[in-house]
Amino acid sequence: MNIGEVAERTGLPAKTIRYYEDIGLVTPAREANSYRVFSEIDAHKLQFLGRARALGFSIEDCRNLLALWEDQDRASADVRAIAQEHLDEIEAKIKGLTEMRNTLADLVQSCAGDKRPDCPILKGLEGP
Amino acid sequence: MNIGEVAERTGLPAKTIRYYEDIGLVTPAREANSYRVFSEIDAHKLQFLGRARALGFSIEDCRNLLALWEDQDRASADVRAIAQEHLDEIEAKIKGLTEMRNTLADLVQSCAGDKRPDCPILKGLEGP
DNA sequence: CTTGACCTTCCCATAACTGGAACCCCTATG
DNA sequence: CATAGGGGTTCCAGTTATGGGAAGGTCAAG
Repeated sequence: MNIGEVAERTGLPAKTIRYYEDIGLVTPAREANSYRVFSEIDAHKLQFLGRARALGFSIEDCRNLLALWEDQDRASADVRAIAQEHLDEIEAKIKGLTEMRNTLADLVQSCAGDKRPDCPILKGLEGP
Repeated sequence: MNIGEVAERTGLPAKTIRYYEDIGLVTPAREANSYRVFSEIDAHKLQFLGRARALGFSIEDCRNLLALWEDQDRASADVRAIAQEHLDEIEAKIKGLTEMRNTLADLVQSCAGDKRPDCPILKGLEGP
């Protein structure tokens, strides 16, 4: 199938798929007219990539996961290590964002939000 | 004061401060030897920027907040609107990350993590 | 005088795309 | 048959907010 069809099937933009080819994540065949031809396997790989990216795995993580996915002899522990590491990163991000949110929510709460120039948010941003 | 001192005082890397000058967030004076000279006001602005960035405000948000900070006649509502919008963004991010974490935690949990090639994480990534 | 710590500008690189220009290919229609 | 449209192709540049490093000027101390 051509790039448009695989884009629709996987939900990935064509641009992104070309980019994934550029960096070697997929290697579709070519027709005589230089159009890319995607096999079912290519489409499946792209599906996999889309899901993994949606779960926040980096491209490099995806490359590793894809290699493991294609390796019939992989150990599930290898996959789990990548996923666990990523899980830890996500939890750290959530923690940081939650702190941010709390600080910011305090500032917003303390602000009257009226026409007066006095603003506790700006004061809060000046420093502790 | 020179860039090194202001960097130490604000906790921002000198590189970042030069970048902030580049994009017009601060405009330090220059000495005859072309060294930047930062006033107390410049240092205070950078402090403000550092805090706002640490709370995840984008550079453009910072630019707006800085303008409001310098405007004696601003209405606190203007500031609050920016902060509230950013707060909403942060909460959306937290929500998305939390969903990610839950999905991923399920996958990790279901994986034996041993030497067998059978891996539910990869299966989960293939699609629903 | 030299050493070392500063400072300067300039250019390149990151992650993961996205947009746009300029151009080729194929088919359907007036 | 010309053309309009909707594919496709490559390549180049831009995005965010810096970080790295080269090549070189400046300054205070020993």
